[in-house]
Amino acid sequence: MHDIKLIRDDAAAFDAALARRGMEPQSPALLKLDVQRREALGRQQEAETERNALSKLVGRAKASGDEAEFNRLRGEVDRLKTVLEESSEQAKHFDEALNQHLAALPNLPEADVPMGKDENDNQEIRRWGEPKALGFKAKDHVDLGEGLGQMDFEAAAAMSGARFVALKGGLARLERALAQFMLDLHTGEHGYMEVSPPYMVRDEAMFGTGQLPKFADDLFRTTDGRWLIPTAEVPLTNLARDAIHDDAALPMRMTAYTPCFRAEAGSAGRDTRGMIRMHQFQKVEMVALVKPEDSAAELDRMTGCAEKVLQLLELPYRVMLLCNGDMGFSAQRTYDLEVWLPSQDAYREISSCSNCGEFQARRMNARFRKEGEKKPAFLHTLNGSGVAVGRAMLAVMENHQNEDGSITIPAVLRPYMGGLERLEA
RNA sequence: GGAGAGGUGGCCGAGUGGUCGAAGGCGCUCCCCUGCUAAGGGAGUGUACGCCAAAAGCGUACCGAGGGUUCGAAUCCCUUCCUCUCCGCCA
Repeated sequence: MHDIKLIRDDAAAFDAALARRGMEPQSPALLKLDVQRREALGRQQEAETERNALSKLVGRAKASGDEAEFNRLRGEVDRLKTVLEESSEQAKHFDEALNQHLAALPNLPEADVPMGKDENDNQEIRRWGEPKALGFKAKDHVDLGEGLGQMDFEAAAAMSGARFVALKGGLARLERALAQFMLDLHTGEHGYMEVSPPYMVRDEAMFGTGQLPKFADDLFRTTDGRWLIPTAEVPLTNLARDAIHDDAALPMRMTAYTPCFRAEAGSAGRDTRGMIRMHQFQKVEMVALVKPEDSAAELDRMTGCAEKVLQLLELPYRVMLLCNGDMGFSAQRTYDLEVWLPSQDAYREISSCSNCGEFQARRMNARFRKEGEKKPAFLHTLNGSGVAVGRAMLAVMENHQNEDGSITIPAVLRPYMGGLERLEA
């Protein structure tokens, strides 16, 4: 959510930044609404001032028992009513129109975010690890999982439809092991506090993080009007809503292991095979609330925390700086981690770490008070996958597969697997 | 799900139609006093928006949220959210 005052101050800069999102200039329409709103508000407040003054006189007349004066004043206030009603209705109308317009505008990309249309224009920042030469033709995780008898798409589809899977035995445990490992890493080494949040939230929460009002189609809705979270970013970030935080409490780092539910409305036909794109998947998420001056460094730190997961799992990956065209609605800067998938001979997204600046904080009114300063300021929010558990599992399967279809379990996961070193049929 | 009670400023807590942004207390800030500490005295202490180049200042709104009645609402009415108690149900 953008600050109309900043747009007022420098409309050209705002439009220029929006152009980097591929958008037409919005400031003319916004500023027009802003002027209309303020004019109406001025009229309303003037009328209210007058009404308040007169009402006091009415009260006095009544108290002193002056019936004639009482009735005369009453009539006068009565006449104000029309003006009041009209102007306040207009003020409300323009205010809502302005907010609606503002709420639909995405965050502005930082100045050095590369320009581009889609993921092909993202900029590679660095690589870690070498894709292993397997010496045989890599199987994909579906063949591996079904070969183990531990990954059942058919049974899941029968009860739930496409884009669901049932894991059994060793793979079910591997998923749990991955989650445990990631949580232990982030809470133990990276200073994140573990949170177990709600998986269903209200409209306001979805608005706060930016899923609403524009992206309802990507979400599942319950019959009583709540939404299933598409990521723990939503409940974790909303923990800060409607509050003024003590600046000593910042940075606040939180992590959660949750299911994520996505309607995948726009991705029909994409990634239909396997576990890459599911309606329901597990993810360990990181969220950080920081002071504005710390958010840039925090993004690097958070990205590093996600990288650490892949390094310890011995999974080759690369870090991409997303171009403007591939960035999410609320982000001002995003790094994606892409993990190597031998079966696809390609790197695929496994984590996405974003600095949202004060964009979300404004939407949910999450502020902090600086030591010694009177006025509360909006804090900055960041979120990142640390990492997607389902995709991590298939990356482990594919990268650590053996020719016989068994899977070598990375050393770091073995304590979580009862010491097991291999998954075998 | 049924029956009842509530939601007031950082906290506690008064206030059932007028001069209430809201008594009182606690906390906090500043000042005074006091040979340490403690006690005591005084002043101040919300947020948002608008007007203003800005500060000062002025205005408006805010007593969970939204709507209504009224010349005037923290106070009356409706809706809604949340909390608590009892009963029922339940992992």
